[in-house]
Amino acid sequence: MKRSPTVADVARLAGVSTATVSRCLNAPGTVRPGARAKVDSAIAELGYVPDGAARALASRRAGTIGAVVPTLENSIFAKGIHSLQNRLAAAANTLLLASSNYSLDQEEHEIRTLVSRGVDGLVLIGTSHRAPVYELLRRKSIPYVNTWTFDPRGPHPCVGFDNRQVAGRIARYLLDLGHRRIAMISGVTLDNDRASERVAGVERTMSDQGLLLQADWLIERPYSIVDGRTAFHHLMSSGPRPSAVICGNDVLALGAVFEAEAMGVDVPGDVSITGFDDLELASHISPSLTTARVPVEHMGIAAADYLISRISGRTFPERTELEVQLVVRETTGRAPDE
Amino acid sequence: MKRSPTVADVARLAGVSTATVSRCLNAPGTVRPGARAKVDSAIAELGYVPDGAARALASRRAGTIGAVVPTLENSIFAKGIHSLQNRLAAAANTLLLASSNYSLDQEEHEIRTLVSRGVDGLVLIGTSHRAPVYELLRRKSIPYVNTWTFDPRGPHPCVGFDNRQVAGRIARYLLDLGHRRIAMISGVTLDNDRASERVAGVERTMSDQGLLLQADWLIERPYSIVDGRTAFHHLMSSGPRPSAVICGNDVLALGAVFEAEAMGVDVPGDVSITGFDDLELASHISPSLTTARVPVEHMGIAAADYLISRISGRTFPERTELEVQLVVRETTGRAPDE
DNA sequence: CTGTTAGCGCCTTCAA
DNA sequence: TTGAAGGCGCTAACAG
Repeated sequence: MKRSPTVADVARLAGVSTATVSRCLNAPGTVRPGARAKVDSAIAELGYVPDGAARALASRRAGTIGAVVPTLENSIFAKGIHSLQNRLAAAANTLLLASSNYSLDQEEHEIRTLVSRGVDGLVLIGTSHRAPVYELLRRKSIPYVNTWTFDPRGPHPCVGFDNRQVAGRIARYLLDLGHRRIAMISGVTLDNDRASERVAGVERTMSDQGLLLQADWLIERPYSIVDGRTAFHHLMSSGPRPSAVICGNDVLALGAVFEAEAMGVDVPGDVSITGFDDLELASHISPSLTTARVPVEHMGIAAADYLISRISGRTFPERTELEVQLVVRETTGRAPDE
Repeated sequence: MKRSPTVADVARLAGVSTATVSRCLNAPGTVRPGARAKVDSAIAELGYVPDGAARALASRRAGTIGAVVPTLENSIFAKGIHSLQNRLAAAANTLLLASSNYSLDQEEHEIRTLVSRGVDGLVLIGTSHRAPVYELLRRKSIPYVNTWTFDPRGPHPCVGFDNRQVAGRIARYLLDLGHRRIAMISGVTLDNDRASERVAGVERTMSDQGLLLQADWLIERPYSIVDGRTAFHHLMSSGPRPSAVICGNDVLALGAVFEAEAMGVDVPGDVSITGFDDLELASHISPSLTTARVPVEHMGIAAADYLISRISGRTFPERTELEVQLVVRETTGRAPDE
């Protein structure tokens, strides 16, 4: 196993000092073209690749940004990550990705790992993070940004939208269609601010109309198709049926729509169903899904821009609110007459 | 911005040398319990977090594994990555993830970035990688493994299955159902060995029966639902219709099934449709999708085990073949009588 | 079991 | 514009 070439090897071959080689790599403009050419060809000849660890150690900048998402298996996160990564790559930053499986414990662990790997910044999802995490980031002065959330009064930088308000809009839309018997299949709200805010938004909007989201019509389930199916099945087979079911995200809603089909329940004739996210699939299933379009691409871009700005000492708004659009498709309709 | 504590700070506070602190971190067993306790409490008191860059530089091990996938938006890759990550984490390795958008150029770029970030090993997808990439990995002695492929005679370590053979089995299954007019919606085969092997498998199996996969019944499209739809639409609306459509993966197949529904084409009465991957969704759509179940979890585990073994100097089979199961569901049936 | 002492490969003042 | 030289924080011999 031969030793990889180092700056010293390149310098020797090019007949310059290691400092000049380093400058060619990091600030080519400050090196005379002739010298630069010699260095470049030496690099090519040796197949030199800079050592990131040494570079990070000496410069105190790793050129990596970390992100911790709840899961990669929901493609809505994958999409956001994709956009984040593209924007970061444009600024010569690499993305370090980890997932927490919706567990704060695991999230803390992943964040500690990322921090010790030396990330220059961190993208998180939601606002519910362990206090020690925030403390660690503060102590190490590592910029971070919470996404999928917008909290104008919170202490943390964020890029996203107001989950409560958007969920409220969905509820209001159904109320306007005449629905009164509204149920909700929520994601697990424990340690999940997005999920609990969405429930709160629905409850608030309903109570403004003097309506109550009954306890047995509020079902909490992990975000999976199967769980959406079983929850929907339960709602439709025990006691009086709701005329509308609000789902915490599109995955649950997909499950609900599939189960309706399997049960022979007509959507939206018998029951309206709504999602949250707007997956690509939402527009293709039949009936196509009414949902809220989360601006994941924008969110990725804005999060990247925030961190890049902070890292390079530039200023950037601490809080960015993104617009969420209600996409009305075929799973919703007027409430059936009583 | 206060300086982060270093081993020296911990050593001072604990009244030991930096070497002992280092040992507590890396080989606790070799330190006397008393000393270890003092070091541990010093670490806690200072909130010390090891510097990964320095560690990597000094030990020549970064504790990170890189992976480059074509896309994160197809959840089948996300699932595999998830399994890979879990296995790696169990061995105290972090995953560095990048995506190539099905472009070898971009893949090469991402791999170079990962290598310069100092990954200890690399997980790739398929066998089609640029020669300079293989050359770089060889020169730097970085272990790597190709996944989603099994090539017993190739020069590269691999974990996966024989795409050609599995596609052949799908074709044979349709032939056995009496289908003769078989079309295929393939992924883009350029630079994609999985896609082209699958086409080859179908062609081979058909030609063994004296049948030909006609050029106008072989459509290449990017892996997306919309492309699956348009391709299927085209197949069903120009000239004689096929009685079966083999899709290069589940995403394309989903598109085909959705479009069939939209066009009023009965599946499998008028036409049978098959996928490849077995996404969670495949079993939930209606009719549910006949497909080949790619063992992504096993693949992630085996890939992790291979790299971990290689990195720690242990031996591990260079080639692992995984079983792929044909999952027969509702989108396939006997060929209609002519 | 523990301390001393060199580096790991690169960047970054500081002078020239 | 360039070179010399001292670390960055940690690990890994090597003594003790």
